Amino acid sequence: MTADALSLTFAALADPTRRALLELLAVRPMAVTELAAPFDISLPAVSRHLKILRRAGLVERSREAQVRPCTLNAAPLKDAAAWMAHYREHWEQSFDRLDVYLQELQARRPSPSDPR
Amino acid sequence: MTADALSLTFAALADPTRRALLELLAVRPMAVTELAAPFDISLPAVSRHLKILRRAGLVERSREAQVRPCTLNAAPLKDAAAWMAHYREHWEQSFDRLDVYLQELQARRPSPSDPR
DNA sequence: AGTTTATTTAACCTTTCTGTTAACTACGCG
DNA sequence: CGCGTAGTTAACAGAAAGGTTAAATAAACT
Repeated sequence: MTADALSLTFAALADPTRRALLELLAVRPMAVTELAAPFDISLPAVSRHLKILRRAGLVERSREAQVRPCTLNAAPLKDAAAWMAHYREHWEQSFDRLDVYLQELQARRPSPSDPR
Repeated sequence: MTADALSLTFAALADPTRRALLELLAVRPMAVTELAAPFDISLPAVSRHLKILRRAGLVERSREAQVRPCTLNAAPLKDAAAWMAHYREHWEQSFDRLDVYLQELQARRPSPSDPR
């Protein structure tokens, strides 16, 4: 609750049901009942997942008659993606990470009692 | 635990301490004690955060004398980034989402009892 | 006004998370 | 061998996650 936006975003994405809900909403806005249909869990459970997605700012709810259509707002994903992009160079070269590491070790070897 | 890789990755990222740990490891591999130093929490707490990062495959531990250096493995971030990239077009146009939505509503209006 | 439809809130349960301190393991060194 | 260093595991506690069913709310429709 006191969590930062990035934590809320990643936490929201850390559940397969919630990711699936976002995928549905990527197609078009949908009512809660409509969103819930493909899942085996109860409606209140879906309602709570949506609450977590709303807490992260990924879903917005409007009101139209008795239906509350949910809309995707992908904006928070932009920040999350930006955070991860920071590591792109790392995952692109992840195969030779170990080599690099071993080289560093050797480079540091000279000092025997190596003060930290 | 039975969770899929993507869920484990996002869950690992959903904590500021763990993200900070990854940022440290992006600089160079480090020992647990060294990693723990900047944080106010106890060493066992850091050890557990590292366990979660390892469970997600983001951190690997090797062994060197009594030290267990931790290494960043950014590979899982690649999959997570790929999942999010799916939404890039959405966040890039997130300002006019509402307009699009309202247009869709109007387009559907013709059918009055609109079978779902 | 009373019913139906859509959705949330309440109350409850179980599991997982996050942190703590204390005890244990593992290795290197004098 | 016994000690110090590095790190994990154990045991415990409180908060949050995720699910359930039952009750409440809100608007639309006779």
